[in-house]
Amino acid sequence: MDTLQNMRAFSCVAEAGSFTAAAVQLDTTTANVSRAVSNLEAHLQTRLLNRTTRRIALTEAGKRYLLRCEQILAYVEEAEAEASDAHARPAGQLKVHTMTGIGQHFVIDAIARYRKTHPDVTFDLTLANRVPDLLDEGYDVSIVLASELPDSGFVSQRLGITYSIVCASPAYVKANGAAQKPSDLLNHACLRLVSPVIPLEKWAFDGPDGQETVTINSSPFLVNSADAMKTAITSGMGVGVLPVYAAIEGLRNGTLVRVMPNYRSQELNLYAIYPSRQYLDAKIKTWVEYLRGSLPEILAAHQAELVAYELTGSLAGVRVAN
Amino acid sequence: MDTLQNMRAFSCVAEAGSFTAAAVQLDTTTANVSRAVSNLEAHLQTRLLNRTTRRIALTEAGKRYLLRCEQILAYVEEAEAEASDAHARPAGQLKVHTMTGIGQHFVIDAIARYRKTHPDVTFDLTLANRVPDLLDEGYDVSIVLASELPDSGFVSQRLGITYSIVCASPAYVKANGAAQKPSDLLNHACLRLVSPVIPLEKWAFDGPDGQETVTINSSPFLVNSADAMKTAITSGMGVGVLPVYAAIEGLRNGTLVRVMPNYRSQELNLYAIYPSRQYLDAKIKTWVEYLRGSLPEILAAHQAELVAYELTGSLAGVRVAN
DNA sequence: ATCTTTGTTACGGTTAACGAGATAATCCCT
DNA sequence: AGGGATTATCTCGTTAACCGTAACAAAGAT
Repeated sequence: MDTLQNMRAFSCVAEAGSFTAAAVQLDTTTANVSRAVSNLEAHLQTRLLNRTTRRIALTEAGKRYLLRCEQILAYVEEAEAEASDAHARPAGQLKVHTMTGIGQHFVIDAIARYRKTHPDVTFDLTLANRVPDLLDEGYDVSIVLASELPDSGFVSQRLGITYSIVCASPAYVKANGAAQKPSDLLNHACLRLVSPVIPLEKWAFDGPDGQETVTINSSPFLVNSADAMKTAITSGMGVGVLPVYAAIEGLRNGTLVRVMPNYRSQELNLYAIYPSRQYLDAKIKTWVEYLRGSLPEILAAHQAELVAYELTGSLAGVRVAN
Repeated sequence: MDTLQNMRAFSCVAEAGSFTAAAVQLDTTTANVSRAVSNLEAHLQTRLLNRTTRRIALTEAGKRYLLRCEQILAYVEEAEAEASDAHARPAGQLKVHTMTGIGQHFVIDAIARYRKTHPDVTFDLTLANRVPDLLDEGYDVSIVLASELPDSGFVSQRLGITYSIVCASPAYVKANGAAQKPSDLLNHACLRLVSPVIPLEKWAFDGPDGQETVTINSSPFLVNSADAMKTAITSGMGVGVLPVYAAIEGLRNGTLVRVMPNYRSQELNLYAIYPSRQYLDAKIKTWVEYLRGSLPEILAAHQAELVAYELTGSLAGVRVAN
């Protein structure tokens, strides 16, 4: 028995003052309306309407119940409107997780731009270098860098491709020379980036002769942040692998130089991960759509700038959008 | 789709943290609970729960909707409790109509006694000498005096039998003599009681020779209240027909005398009329039951007192209960 | 790696919901 | 006062929805 439906019928009868009028209003038959009220009365074991075939009158219990019904129906409508709204209009808080480097360099800017078109969406951004449990930690969206698509049951959208390059400080290169190929790195002080998505000891490169791997056994320095790594490299501690986005600024202003320019790390994919595709919240949907629309371009611009740097020996004249 | 049932399921799942646990709690199958939540989500076009096979987590929309659901379910429960209560526990206002004479002499006392056992019932009593439209005027119960059961669609319960007798003042009898049979009345000043339940001009009597009718063509006095009629008779204006309950006090204290003691008016039935027998309000049910339990006895006592008066020539020694 | 637990989906049988027509009862109009 | 019209309810046959069983898929736990 659909109590809400019966309540609607009862309320409509009380308002219209007639079963037939209520039936017309509800686009159903009088039999139906009659049954609805009868069911309600049977369920409550209470007479709600005194009726002859010609007129109806609410009982005292009916009057009271009617008030409650109307309130309840209004609440239900309100709740449904609000819930449906979540699907239609982007609003509310968006809990986003992202890996620290990406977060610093792309996500915060992206949030700022996204909020210009969707000011009703607020953000709770968490930067952490791990792949989170979306359900346990309550994230709506996670932005992760990974070599391949994670096989969790969640929905993944690829936001673009990036890679890392080997860098050192000009002073380090001057003092220790520049490696020309991966195996040369064994003779250098290799600073290692600790990250869940790239192997710590095995460094894989794509070079002119295909993929080459070198195993780094020892390191004077380990750190889990790409920006900290950049600072470490800049200070001349050794050579290190840096994501393009973390290296580009240093290359621009000359505090970093790229070594082994023919080699780059294996490509990494940037993914947005979220729990479900069904009945997706508007804020999640629009946010992921925005990322898909803006991030690939920005990543590509960085890479284009890097290529231009390789060609011209300097970054002068090439400006990045954003 | 029973939205309330789905809400209960959803609420239960959210509370229990598992579909299976909710199914146990609701005494149904997991499949059912799963469908309930799915239906809700489909209806709202909004994801309420993010779920893997192992864990579930509310979405933001789900959290908000859950709060609403719990509130709504509480309201529904409250409304149902209140409405069902009307059937179980006598309380609230009882709107009663009664004919004036009966009301004065029996109903007010009955209300006072009834309320000793049901103090939560309040009364709205209307005295009027007409058969009301229960629906239009919103009466719960009407107490009417009629020669035969009214054929309206309402429920009638007989509360007892009464009749009227012909009375005059001792002074009037001394001056004008006492009528011995109905036809004698034509030579007397006949005071007439205007009432919807007894004919105005045709007075019907049950006497030793069966029913006799006399037509009263003119009258010095018409009034619509039995008590006013009693006062008129007492003051010696003429002879009149008085209901037993209105006459007894006068007979007791000697301000009235009965004429034609072998004749009485046609018996009149006292009825309680109320709109419905189905899912009757507790206050209506108990009230009518109380009337049925107490009124016949009181009416019979009056009549017994009257018979005793006829036999002994006085009312001394016979006391009426109440 | 296998087993257990858990949520979802598919299927089939039962149930109830629905609409049309019949019925009874009341009101309005003549 | 009586007949027509309106109105709520009842009945019945059809249909669609619901429910439980069971197979399936996925995620922890051992």
